[in-house]
Order: sequence, then structure tokens, then C-alpha cells
Amino acid sequence: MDALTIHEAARTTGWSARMLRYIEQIGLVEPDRSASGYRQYGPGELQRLRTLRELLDEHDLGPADVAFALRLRRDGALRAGVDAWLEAEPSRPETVSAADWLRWEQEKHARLLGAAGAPTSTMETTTR
Amino acid sequence: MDALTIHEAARTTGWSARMLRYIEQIGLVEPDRSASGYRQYGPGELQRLRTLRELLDEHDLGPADVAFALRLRRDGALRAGVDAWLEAEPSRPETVSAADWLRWEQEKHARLLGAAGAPTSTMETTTR
DNA sequence: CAAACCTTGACAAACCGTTGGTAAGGTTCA
DNA sequence: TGAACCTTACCAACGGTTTGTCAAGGTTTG
Repeated sequence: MDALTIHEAARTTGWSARMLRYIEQIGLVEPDRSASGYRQYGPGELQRLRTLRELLDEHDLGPADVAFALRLRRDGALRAGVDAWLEAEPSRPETVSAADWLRWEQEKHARLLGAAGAPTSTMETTTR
Repeated sequence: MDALTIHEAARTTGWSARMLRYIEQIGLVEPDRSASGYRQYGPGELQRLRTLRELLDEHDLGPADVAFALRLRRDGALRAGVDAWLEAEPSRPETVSAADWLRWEQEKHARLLGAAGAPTSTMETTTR
């Protein structure tokens, strides 16, 4: 056998054993298992754990942030959707389609109608 | 005047006014302001708010996830760090540097010393 | 002017991420 | 065998996210 157990890995990386299980649970560092189910941390996992610590400290992140970045990397549809949304960054009018302008005009119309007639509802739109 | 107020924007996008302020706070949709400080939602912002809703629903995200993706996109050092960490995905021994092997050997040595002379078996060292 | 907007700021509740602990039970080894 | 590991599964506490509501005060407009 050539790998550290979870508590040994914890001691040499600075994480707690509890956190090593958590980090595995969210998919960041997944050690091999022995035949009887013991986690086996090899040099690769240890390096990953140490650099993960540095990464989190350096940029003030949580493990969940890195897990989300991992999800972004693995789920192409997610990445595409997020990228597309972020692409249309500020309120650039060029990014607005003709259909949006149409809806825009309809809304302006609705506003004028609403102001003219019925008492305006002061309730905030709550949608769950 | 050609833009919607916050409550009007809320009504037409399905968000609550409170959430529009929150979404602005985390940097996702930042409307212009009138001279007196009123938020002004134009067609671009309205479209962004609608597609944001779709994005979150479709992939089961929270606003903070998208905010983190935005941070990833804007902060090059952050993106580089996260990417570098994710790059070395599984426990591929090829991704382990010589320095890591050195540290690895040192650790194995320390373990053996702690076990007070167990020859082949390299199991735990109780240090509490 | 006054009603009905808007602003920021604060408090609060519900949930989740993070972390520790503990209990019940299997594994290893001196 | 028994001590000292390991496993999973749960409960708990603290803090951050998400959302609502309210208060004090400025703006717009009929």
C-alpha cells in the first residue's frame, strides 16, 4: 500500500478529515478506495488539496465556487447558457432584437393605458 | 421619458422590485439612473432580466452563481487560477511535479519513523 | 399641495454552504 | 482479542444568500 488514510492526509494538508469528505462530496478531490472502502490519498490528491487551499485563500472563494466552476467546465449547455447571458454585458441597444422593441412598445402602451384608467395597484409583483 | 421604473420593470419581468435591487447589487443588471437617482430600465435591461430568469430556472442556479461566473470572466487572475486547478483533474500521476514526489517521500518517511520501525506496512501514525 | 411614486438602510426569516461532532458498525494490526 | 483506525449518517451551529417588509426621506405629477 502506498497511500495515506484520510486522517494522515488531513494532517499533511491542513484540512480536517471532515473537510476532506466534504471536498470529495462536492466532487473536487475524489481519492481512490481500498477494497474495504477506505479512502486512499496519493501524491496527486495531496497536491490538489494543498493547491486548493491556496486557491481559496488567494481569491477569497468557497469550495462551492470551485465546484461551480467545475460544473461550468463539464456541463457544456450550462457554460453556453451562462456565457451567452454574460456576453450581452451592459445595456447595449445593439443587442436588443426587433422582437424586443416590439414588446417594448407594447409595454409602453400598457403603461399609458394603466395610468389613464383603473386605480394603479400598489402591490409588488410577487412571483414564486 | 423612455424607460420603466423599478416597479414597472418588476411587473413586466416577473421579478420583485426587491429582487431587481438585489440583482443590481450583485452586479448582474445595472440600470441607468435618472438625474434624481431613479432606476431606469430600458429594453436591454428588461431582456436581460427575462433571460436571467430563464437561465436560472433552466439550470437550477442561484443569482450568486451567475455573479461568480461574471467574476470569473472579469478577473483574469481568478480565472487562470481556477482553470489551472481544474486542469489537473483526476489523480493523474503525470500531473505531479518532482517537488511533489519529494514531499511525498518525506511524508512516507515520517510515517515510517512514527510507526517505530514497521517494515512493509505503512499504516497510521497517531499524532494527537 | 398631496398622492403615489422613488431612494437607501435596516431588520428578519428561510434556506443552504461550511464545519464540527457523535453514534453505530466494519477493518487492521500488535 | 482489543485498540485504533476507518466507514456512513445524522444533528447542530454559524454565516451567507435570497427575499420580504418597513421606516425616513426625496421626486413627480395631477
